[in-house]
Amino acid sequence: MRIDAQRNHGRILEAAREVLGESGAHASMEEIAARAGVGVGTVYRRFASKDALIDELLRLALGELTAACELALARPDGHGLEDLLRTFGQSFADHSRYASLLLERPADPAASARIRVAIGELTARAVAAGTVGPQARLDDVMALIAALRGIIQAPSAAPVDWPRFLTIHLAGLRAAG
Amino acid sequence: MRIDAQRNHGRILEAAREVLGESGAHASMEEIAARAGVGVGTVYRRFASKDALIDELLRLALGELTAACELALARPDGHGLEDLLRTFGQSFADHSRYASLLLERPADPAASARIRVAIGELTARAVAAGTVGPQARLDDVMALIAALRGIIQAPSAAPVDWPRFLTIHLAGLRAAG
DNA sequence: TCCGTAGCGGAATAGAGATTCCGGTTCCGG
DNA sequence: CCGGAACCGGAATCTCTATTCCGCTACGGA
Repeated sequence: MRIDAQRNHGRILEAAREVLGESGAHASMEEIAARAGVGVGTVYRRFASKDALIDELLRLALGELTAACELALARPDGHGLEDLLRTFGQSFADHSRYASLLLERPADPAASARIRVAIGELTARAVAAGTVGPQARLDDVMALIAALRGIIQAPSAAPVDWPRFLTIHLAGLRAAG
Repeated sequence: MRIDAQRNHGRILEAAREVLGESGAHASMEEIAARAGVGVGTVYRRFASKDALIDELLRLALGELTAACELALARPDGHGLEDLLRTFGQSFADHSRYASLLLERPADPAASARIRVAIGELTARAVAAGTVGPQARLDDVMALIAALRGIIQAPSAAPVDWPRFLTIHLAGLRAAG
C-alpha cells in the first residue's frame, strides 16, 4: 500500500471516530470524508460500506479491551479485577463519543467470549484474595461493566464521576451477601 | 374529538412503542402506521412529525416517573428512596424496548428538575434513616439511576438481574466511606 | 527523470423514508 | 334517516445520503 494511502486510512478512522461521536449514527459519509480531508470515493476504497467502517472501529475497540484483559491476568496478586475495571472505565470514557453506536451492533462473539472467560478467572482470584465477597458471581461483574458503560456513554446525561461509582459498587460486592 | 380518532390516537402511540422498540430509530412511519392499522396520513394528523411522536412518548414516560416520585415522597419512613429506585427499574424494564431512543433526546428540563429535587429530599431522608451511609450524595443516587437505565436498556447486552444489581449497589452506598 | 499503476475527487445515480395532499369515508347532532 | 364536518388512506413528492463510476493525479521502481 502506498504511503499516502496508509495515511488516508488512518485519517479516515480518526475522522470517523470524531464525526460519529459528534453527530451520532446520523453522520454522513460525506462529512467523515471531509473531516479526513479526502473525497468520499477514497473512503469507499478502504471500507466497503459505512457499516464496514463502523465494524472496523468496533474491532479496534474490542482489541483494546482484550489486551487489557491479558495484562490483568498477568498480575500475580488479587487486584487484577479492580485494575481491569478501571481500565475498562477509562476505555469507555476515551471512546464515549462514538461508542454508543458500537453498542448497537453485535460484537465479535469469539472476542467477547474470551473476555468473559478472563473476567471469570479474575473474579475467582478476587474472591480468593478477599477483594470481593464470596457470593460475587461472574454475572455481577459483567453487570457492573455494563453499568460503567451505561453511565459513561449515556448520550445526554450529565457526566458522572465513574471512579467514585466503581468504588461504591465494589464496596457493595465486598459487603453484600 | 371523534371516537374513532381517539381510538386511533391510542393505537398509534402503542404501535410506535412496539415498532420503535423492535427496529430502533430506523423504524419508518409507514411501519408504525401499518402496525396501528391506519394510514400514514392519519399518523401525521395527530403528530406533526416523527420527532413530535417520539417526544410525546418521552413526555408520557417522564410523567410516569414523576408520579412515582410523588408517591415515594408520601411515604413517612426512610424507605421511600429504595422504593423509588425499584419503581424506576421496573419502569425502565417496561419501556426498555424503545427507551434507548428517548435517551437520545433531551428531556423536559422542568420535569427533570422536579424529579431531581424529589430524589434529593428522599436521599436526605434515607441518610437520616440509615438506609444509606452519611457520605451518600444526591449525585451518587443519580449515577445509580443512570446505571440502572444503562444495564436494563442496553440494546444488545444479555439481560441483567437488575434487582440484584440494585441490592449490591445499595449495600455499597451503606458501607462506603 | 519517466512510465505504469495505485489512488484520488467528487459529480451522478439510486433508494429509502419523511411529509404533503386531496378525493373518498365515517361519525353524529338534529 | 340526513348533511356536512371530521377523518381517513395511501399515492405522489421532496430530501437526504449511501454508493458507484470514471477521468485525472501523484507515487515510486527502473
